[in-house]
This record gives sequence, structure tokens and C-alpha cells, in this order.
Amino acid sequence: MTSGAQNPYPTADAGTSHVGRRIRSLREERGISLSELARRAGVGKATLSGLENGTRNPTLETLWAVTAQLGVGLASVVGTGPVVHGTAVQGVLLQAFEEEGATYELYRLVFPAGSSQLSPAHHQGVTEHLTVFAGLLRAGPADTPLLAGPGDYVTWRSDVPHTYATLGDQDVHASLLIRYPRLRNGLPDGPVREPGEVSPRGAASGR
Amino acid sequence: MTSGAQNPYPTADAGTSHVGRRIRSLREERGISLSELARRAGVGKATLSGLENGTRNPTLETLWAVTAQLGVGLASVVGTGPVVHGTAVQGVLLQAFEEEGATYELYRLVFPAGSSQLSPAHHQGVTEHLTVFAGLLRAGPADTPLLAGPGDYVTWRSDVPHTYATLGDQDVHASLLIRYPRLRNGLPDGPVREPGEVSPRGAASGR
DNA sequence: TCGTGTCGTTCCGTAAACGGAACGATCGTC
DNA sequence: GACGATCGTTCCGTTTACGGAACGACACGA
Repeated sequence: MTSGAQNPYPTADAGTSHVGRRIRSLREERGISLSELARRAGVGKATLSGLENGTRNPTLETLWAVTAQLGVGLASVVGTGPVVHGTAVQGVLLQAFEEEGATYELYRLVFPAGSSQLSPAHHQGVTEHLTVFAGLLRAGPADTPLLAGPGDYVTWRSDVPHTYATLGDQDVHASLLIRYPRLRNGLPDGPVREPGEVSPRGAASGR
Repeated sequence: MTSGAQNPYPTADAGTSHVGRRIRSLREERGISLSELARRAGVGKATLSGLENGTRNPTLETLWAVTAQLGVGLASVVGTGPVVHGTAVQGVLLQAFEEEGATYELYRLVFPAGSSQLSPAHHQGVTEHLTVFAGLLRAGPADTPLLAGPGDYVTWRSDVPHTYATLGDQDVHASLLIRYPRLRNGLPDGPVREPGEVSPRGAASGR
């Protein structure tokens, strides 16, 4: 891998240097020197120096050793996640859960007012579960989108193309839970329940 | 770094293989083969095979290339964060924010009923901001801890040793925001406001 | 002024992560 | 059953990230 050939990451090449800056920042906040951190983490000064300056392409093990000494998780230095569905929507992955029958990914989404977004079909059996916090959003399968306002919960099967479009002049804030069922000989386990409906505000609230 | 010599990570050695399992899992959920993912990500099949099986110690660039093709952030495969303060409390870093004057780290904490925890002093100027969701918790400076119930918000300067102890027979769920002010010639900028008080429930609610 | 200590960077030989190719295994298809 | 395609693993030469040592820059005391 000479250069980030086809890395679609927003700050692909700046990625390494961003991690370096973040680590240097964390280290300086804690008031310890490069030499000291290198000693504590059990890595060479050359390694840490190159890492902080973005001139090296560090190893997972190196990153673990360093971030553990800084008392933070690796996740906090590599950024929280990528943009989910293209350009209009800004979304970051907050957390991923791995359960017996499926993997869940929780995203925080912000749709700028007036934006719309078409997302291609996911793999079979994948479902999306969206809760709107603010604004008005029309989302769901491209042919039969659903309308959701603050507090509303919508869900649909995302193995077909689906859309997101804001209504009104307000930014839309929402959380999106994507469920990837574990494949069993090519066919997914059934979803939690049959999606394709709208729960009025509060009905799907956890607490 | 021959072996995870002094890596205090809970699953230090299992870390690499955990990342590999997670990536394999994500790949299989999407129904694409190892060869195909390697091709799309622009990495060698040998690299991806070794990565998924935990027999290699992948590079940051490799991880980026692969996770980007899987449509997830690097953070989602390396786990969300480390245990915060030792053994009793289970805590994961949800997100880290980098602002002009300070860095913030947001943790999700669960204290098992009956547990208590002593945490050493942080660097000067560091403050902790804790919101209790469920249960009853006594937390704060070791000499003058504060009491907080569901909905309560407590804050203190953590440049002295501080404690956490549950009250009652209920697990305590809470969020903890740690603020690391940026150092200016060795001295931190002032904290947001003078901490050391308790806000009654609701007073500090974000939403 | 001259040590003396520590800072972060650079140099260098070694270990290992990298990509490409070859490999056996497993599936459909004829 | 033989063939072809593709699966994931293993082998191998090249590239490069690694730790240790040497380096100049700077701060502090004698």
C-alpha cells in the first residue's frame, strides 16, 4: 500500500497525522514528556516520535500500548467513525454491539435542512431503526418512505434502496440503529420483528 | 515489542484476535468473500487473512483501508474504550471531544451494587462531571464525597484522590465527563466553572 | 562558563507486516 | 466424474515499522 490508493476516508492521508496530533495533545495535557510516555508504554522513543509527527504508520499493538498509558481507548484517537451515507448527512458511529444473532451499529445523524439522500440496498435481512430527536424527516424504502417527527420511531428493511429527506426548514437530528443479522448458510436469521411501521412518539422509548 | 509486555489492557493479547474476529464478522454479514474484500480495500489477501485470524499485527493504514470498505469506523472494531478506573467499575469511553481550550472524554459507567472505587489524583485542573441515571452513588474528593441519585449531577476537581461508592442494593448507571484543560506553560486554563456542588435532578439535564 | 540532565529528532540494523503468487479445498455445472 | 471458478491459507521476497543508540538543543546549577 504505497499511498491510500482508494481509501474513501474523508481525511485518508491526514488520518495518520491526525492520530499523531491527537496523541501528542493527550500526552501534553497529562504533562508528561515524549521520552517518559515512550518508557511507560514500552515503545521506542523513535516510534513515538514518528507516530506523533505522522511520519510512521503505526501498528495496532503500538497504538494500544500508547493509548492505554494515556488512559484512553484507541477509539478516541482514531475518531469516532465515518460518514455513514454519503455527502448530505453527517453521521458518526457511536457504538457497535455484537450479540448472538446479530450485530448492531448505533449512529448519530444530522441532516442539514433541505438535504436529501439516497442510500443503496444493504445486504438481505438488514434493518434500520431510526428515532428522530428534532426536525421532520421522510425516510424509508425509496418507493414507500415514512414520515417521522420529534420523538417518532421508524423502521424498515434496508435490503432495498432507501431515502432520507428533510421536511421544513429545520435540521434533523436522529439516531439510527442498523441491525445486521448473522448469516446462517447464506440466509439471515429473522429480524427482531416485522418492520415497516411508524411508532408515535414515546411508544418505542426505552425508558 | 515482543509480547504485550506491560499492556494493562483487559484483553491485551486477545486484542488483536478480537479485532480480527470483528472484521471477519462484519465481512460475513455483508456477504462478501475475503478475496473480494481484500481486492476492494486494496490490500493483499495474505494481509487480510492474517488480520482476521489474529496472526498479524496490522498497521493503521491497513485497518483504515479495510474498515472503510466495510463502511464502519475504525473505532467500531477496536472496541469503544478501556475500563476507566480499575476493577470494580465497568466503564467505556463513548466519545472524545477536542475543543479549543480543553479535551472532553465521555464515559458510560456501571457500578455494581455494593462496589466502591478509589481513583488517584489526575493532573492539575482536571474536572469530572457525573450524571447518575439509576441507583445511588457517593462520589467526589476522597475527603468530601457528594451524594447523587437518579437525575443528579455532581462535579468536582479530580486533581486530588477521589472515590466512587454505591449506596443501596442497586447497580448505579451514570455518565462521566472528564475535562482535561489544555496546558498553557504548565498551568491549565480555568475550568468551565467552579465545581464541587450538586445540582438537583433535572437541573443539568441536557435535553 | 562549563558540566549535567532531559528534551525530541535522526540514524541504523533487525524483525515483521506487506503484496503477489502458488497451493489445496470446495463448490456448481456440464 | 472431470472441469473451471473461487474460496481461504501458506510461502516468499520486498518494504518498512520496530527499539537502541547517538545526536544537537535547551534549561538549570555549580
